[in-house]
Amino acid sequence: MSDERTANLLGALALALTDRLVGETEMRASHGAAAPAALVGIGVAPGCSIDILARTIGLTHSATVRLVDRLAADGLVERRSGADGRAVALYLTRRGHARRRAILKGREKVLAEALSPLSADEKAILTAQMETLLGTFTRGRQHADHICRLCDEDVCPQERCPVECAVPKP
Amino acid sequence: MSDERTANLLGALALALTDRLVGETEMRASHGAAAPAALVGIGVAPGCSIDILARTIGLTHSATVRLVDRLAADGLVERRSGADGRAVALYLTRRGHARRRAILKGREKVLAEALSPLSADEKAILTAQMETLLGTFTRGRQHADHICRLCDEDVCPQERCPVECAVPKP
DNA sequence: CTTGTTATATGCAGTCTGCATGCATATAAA
DNA sequence: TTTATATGCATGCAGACTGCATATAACAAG
Repeated sequence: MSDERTANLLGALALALTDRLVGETEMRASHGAAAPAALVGIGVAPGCSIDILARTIGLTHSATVRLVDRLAADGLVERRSGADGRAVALYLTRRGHARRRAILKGREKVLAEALSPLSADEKAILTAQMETLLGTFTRGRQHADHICRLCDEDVCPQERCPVECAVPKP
Repeated sequence: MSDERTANLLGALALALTDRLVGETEMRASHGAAAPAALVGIGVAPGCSIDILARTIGLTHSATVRLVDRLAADGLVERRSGADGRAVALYLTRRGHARRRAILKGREKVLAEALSPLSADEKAILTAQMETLLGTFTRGRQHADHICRLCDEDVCPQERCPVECAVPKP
């Protein structure tokens, strides 16, 4: 019973926070909620293919093609030819990089504000608990990338990321 | 710096959790992410108007009219005439109630699973922290309803809800 | 009764998405 | 080398959901 209330609060918190994050990031990229994830993702893995990007942002291949079309039209993303003659290599333009930084900064602002009522000690406790929760979440390589699709990798390096570390190594 | 990593983890957790919650609830109602919120909301406030519902689920009035059209076509929601000759009074049908319970149950399952790696003591600590965070989130009456749009009110009564309690009383 | 407000409903257009398909390139087998 | 299969990108098409502008009906006030 008490557990159910805890669950309820977690659900409300996740929803409220995501509402704000989506609003904040979508505002800076337009073209839907997947657009900011695409800009962040291409920034993390420059030269990636549309296929890889599609799996990270959670769209179908064709939807990702259209999204890249729009981002390219906005001058944020560039298609270059990759090593493989089929695959496209995606890169951020200068403006794309700036937009990506703005997205991450906006996200960080929302999250920092949400955490502001906690003391440093409380934040440390919360961090440990979140690491525990996230550690059991990951279903695999692609799922991990999907979960972290809006993360700032500079702040949370892969080797310490509970989501990444939960992926079974081959 | 450590704070930023905490923020990053919170963002990833909120995103991952919301992905699952949206998937779980949307699956049981179709017609988009707002549909489950509508069913839950009408269940909490039977006889409410489309206008009230629109504010709770976060759509425009017209979008809510269409959504109610679709839910009514599915036999989940009923339009009745209210005290005011203009306003419509919305009610769940028998099937609507069942669907609502299924949505809440699915949501609870996802959240309970997410919380399962924590001990009872840890859950108590997390609960207190979430109460603190949610208490500073609310921007007003409508915003509170919006945050709690998928909550199970039976489990988390209004008088103990940190979101509701943060609303300034008139 | 006239005017203004509130609430619902609808025409229209726009955005984003997925499915099915076409086309080019790469890889493996014969 | 030729043939068959797989991979990756792109596009036609249709569908779902949304918002804006607007129309209609009901209430409220003078």
